[in-house]
Amino acid sequence: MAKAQRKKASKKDLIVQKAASMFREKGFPATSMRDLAESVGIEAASLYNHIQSKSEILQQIIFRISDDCNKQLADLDNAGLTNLQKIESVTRFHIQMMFQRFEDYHVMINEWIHLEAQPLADFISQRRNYVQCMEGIITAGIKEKEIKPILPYIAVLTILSAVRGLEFWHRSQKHYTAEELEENMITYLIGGLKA
Amino acid sequence: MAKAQRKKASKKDLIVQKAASMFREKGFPATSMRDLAESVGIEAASLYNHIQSKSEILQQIIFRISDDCNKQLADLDNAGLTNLQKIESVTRFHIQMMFQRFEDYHVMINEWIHLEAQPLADFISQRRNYVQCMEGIITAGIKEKEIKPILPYIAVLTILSAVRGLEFWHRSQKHYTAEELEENMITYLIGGLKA
DNA sequence: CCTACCGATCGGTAGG
DNA sequence: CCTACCGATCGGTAGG
Repeated sequence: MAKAQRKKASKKDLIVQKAASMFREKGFPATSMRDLAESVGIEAASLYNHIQSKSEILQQIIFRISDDCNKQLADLDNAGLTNLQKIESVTRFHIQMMFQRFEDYHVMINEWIHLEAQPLADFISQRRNYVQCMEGIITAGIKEKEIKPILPYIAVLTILSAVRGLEFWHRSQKHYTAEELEENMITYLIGGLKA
Repeated sequence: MAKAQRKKASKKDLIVQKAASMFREKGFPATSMRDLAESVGIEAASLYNHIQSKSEILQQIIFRISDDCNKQLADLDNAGLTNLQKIESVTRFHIQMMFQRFEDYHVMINEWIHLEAQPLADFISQRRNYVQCMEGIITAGIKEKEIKPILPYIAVLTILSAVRGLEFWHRSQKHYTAEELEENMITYLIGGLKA
């Protein structure tokens, strides 16, 4: 019984993982359940023994990584870091998510519009909170003269979207190592914030 | 006859404009020709008197703005600017495209994957050239000590994707003016490059 | 620019 | 997990 459940769970995991890969490659609406079934190696109808609907898969992909991002940000409260160090930590976290969980991160960032009404509203509100929390850190950093005066909103948008550029590295020739790219982006983004 | 042609051209323009708006909002695959026809005010079948196919519309939207970006970059050659000034000029251009031609710019950046094989290959190769050209300017700027040493590839990716962050400003509450955002982003991105 | 319609494909269900 | 199939919708065409 325990074994059967483990098997079932891992088949569902496989489906979600393949889905993330296909949603990233072709986008959510352009990926059919038949395509997905084929890449898993079963018939389309059989998918529904493991998942409830196409959009449930999208939700799972997006919220499991979005939750991790929120957790990392929340954990900074008690870490005893300066404001600038906190921003660096968040930035590194996003860069590493982009490298280590490329498919999931990409789907979250590019396919969230296709969430259904309620999860969509949840996601948007989570993200607004996330941005506001980062803005708060930057505002505090400016007040304490760790960070040079800049519109906090712009700093946050710039950092969070800059990371998306690394997607092209992932696609194309990999001339550079992940560490090299991370350090250079940190130098640029965090160096540009220092007071 | 001239008048009839003008009329016909402007109807096609209307279709393409409405399409850009809907592709931005819902994505290319999730936008149906029936949706588009309704927003134009005609039947779906009637669209085909003005356009050849759904994907032709996408091509038009993407390449007319992509061409303008390439033109701006090419025009910098004879402008007598320093390398850093050239990068600033490119960055400002993208920020302004984001504000002034929001729908088109957004579609280019987010929906290019849905181009058909040949136009897709053309777009990818254009973009690779664009990135390499910017890398060349930054490399030259580093050599001449205008720009601080940083991986040029990372600088280009960071600048080009940072601009995408402004999309959220466009969506949500508009607490700031376009000028304010542009100047702050330039301060951050170009200030962070100065040697 | 419309009515009428095509074949293909979609997400998903029934029943075993 | 499969076969068989549902109603809905897709991009696009014929013919006027």
